[in-house]
Amino acid sequence: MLLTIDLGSEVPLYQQIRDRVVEAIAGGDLAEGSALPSIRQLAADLAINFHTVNKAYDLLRQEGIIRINRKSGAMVRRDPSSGPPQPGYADDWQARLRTLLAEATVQGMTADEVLQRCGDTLASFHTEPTTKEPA
Amino acid sequence: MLLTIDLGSEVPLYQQIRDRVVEAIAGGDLAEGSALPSIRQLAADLAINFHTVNKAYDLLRQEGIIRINRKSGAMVRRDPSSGPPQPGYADDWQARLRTLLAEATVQGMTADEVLQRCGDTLASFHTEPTTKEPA
DNA sequence: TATCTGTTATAGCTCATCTATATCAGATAA
DNA sequence: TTATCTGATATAGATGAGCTATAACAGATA
Repeated sequence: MLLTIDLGSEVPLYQQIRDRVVEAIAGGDLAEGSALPSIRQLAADLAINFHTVNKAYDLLRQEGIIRINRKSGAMVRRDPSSGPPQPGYADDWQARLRTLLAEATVQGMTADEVLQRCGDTLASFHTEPTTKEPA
Repeated sequence: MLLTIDLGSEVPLYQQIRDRVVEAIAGGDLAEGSALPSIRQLAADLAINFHTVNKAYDLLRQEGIIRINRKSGAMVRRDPSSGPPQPGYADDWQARLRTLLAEATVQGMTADEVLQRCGDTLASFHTEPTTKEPA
């Protein structure tokens, strides 16, 4: 299964799909230029309505992360960062980061510990696709 | 104004209040043990219904971040991390961190840049309350 | 012709969010 | 006592988000 969602989560299904795709791209499991499952196919695999998948794909398209072609389906954009940078995106992302880090701090996590987790997470993105280990 | 919200945001008002309080605590603007505005007072200041503020405070209470006393109102918990750690909280937080960092990575931010922002943000929490600069 | 793709429209259901009103108990101060 | 503050709770209604269901269309492909 390319993608797993949690029907019981408070996070909307289309948001979960979007998040999983973003993580798969960052982690190298979805290479740039590779094709995503068709809307109907993924909806069938996940046993949800295809409109929900369509909304997730449309969101990814708006974010400049994937391209959607009427005939060939959806594919990971080759260089998302080369697209038009959303105005105010960096500020928005920074604000969300601040909220998340503040939460960890209040819950008693030390700055070192938080930074360690950030580093570990980022390092996990540098791995090659799970097809083969780098020799 | 202790707290600012954005009526036009997609983020629910009660969530915004919760986030701003968490950030204020992490940043030292709300010291441990200090009192929060009363539900009705804050609602009046923000020009919203007091039920919305009540929901935000209740959420903060459930997270172990504040204490609410029927007579003395709400106050910042002295040591939130000493409370009962929510089962699975660390995993949940880690998952949200992973999503956020993956997003930045996909949008073209380098790992160094992301880590730099994390460090800067965490460092900003170490400042004293904005009353006075450290001599 | 048949089947796949994305796209669009409409409708309905459920639930979250927010507001509005009202009431209650308890503490505090004039 | 009277008035005013506090949080807590119940009910109701409006609005919109999220998800599903059904249908139809255009274009590509086999």
